[in-house]
Amino acid sequence: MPEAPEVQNVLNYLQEQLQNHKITSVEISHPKLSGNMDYHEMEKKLTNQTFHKFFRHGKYLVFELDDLDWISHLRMEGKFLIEDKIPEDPKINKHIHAKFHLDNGKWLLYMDTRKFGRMQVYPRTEDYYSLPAFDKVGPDVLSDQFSAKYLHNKLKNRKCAIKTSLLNQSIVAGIGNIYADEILFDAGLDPRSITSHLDLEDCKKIVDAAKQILSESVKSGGTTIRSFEYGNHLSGTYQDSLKVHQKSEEICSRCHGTIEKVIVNQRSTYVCPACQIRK
DNA sequence: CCTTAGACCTGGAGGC
DNA sequence: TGCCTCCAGGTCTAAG
Repeated sequence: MPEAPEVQNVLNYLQEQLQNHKITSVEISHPKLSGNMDYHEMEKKLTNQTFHKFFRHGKYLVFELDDLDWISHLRMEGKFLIEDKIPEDPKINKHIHAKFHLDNGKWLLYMDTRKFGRMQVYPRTEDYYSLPAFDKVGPDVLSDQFSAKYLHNKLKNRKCAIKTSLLNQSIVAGIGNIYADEILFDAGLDPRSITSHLDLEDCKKIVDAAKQILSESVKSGGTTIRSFEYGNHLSGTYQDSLKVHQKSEEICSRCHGTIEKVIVNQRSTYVCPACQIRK
């Protein structure tokens, strides 16, 4: 489901609800949910652990517990809900794959229609970025490490489309299909441009656009499309600020050209060919 | 090392 | 109503 801004809003909500609360029991019902150990072992490890700190890295959530780091990736449709009671509606219930009972009597529920999401648990470390889960994950899009110089260096030898590079989490972590289109529109670059053709100036435009758009979206509560919500009725309004994504055949807000839908990297991609330069 | 096609899953929307 | 195809905020992998 979510990209960095939506994950950040999920994190903020969970921190507010869970900080200093203890997990009293755990039941995982989808064996594949636990990525780095048997799911019964993960149930055992998380039981009686208390939530202390909350971090986001790219699209990953990191929960620092007593002596564990718990990493969660929501992929396409993962959601955390906090409820007084477990929902009885079978249409909802069948997609709940983990239940965490809390010391305040509430339930933290993990729901995921498509079952793509994964969780990992590691012994706690002071530098969570050194965890194996982040071996192939680059700097966060909103961190100072993600600079024009850094990006240009990463891009100079690649010949795939620039959009494919922005979706590559080992280059920069946190950008997904919606914001990649919006960032490239703002930077005035066609998503199909050959990555290595971009110069340092282009990279500066991309980095500036990425930081500006994503931080604006964090403030707006993220993007909520196709009636997705990402928590307990958690939704954002950044969809009202989108300039190209899902706007094929509409008039470009910058040049009055027509926005087109094309396929890049097997993903739907929206572009104004009139004002986004193809390099 | 880089790139790309296919796999992993389910449900909603639209065509017939 | 039923069946079919396509589509979806993501990432692994296998193979070239």
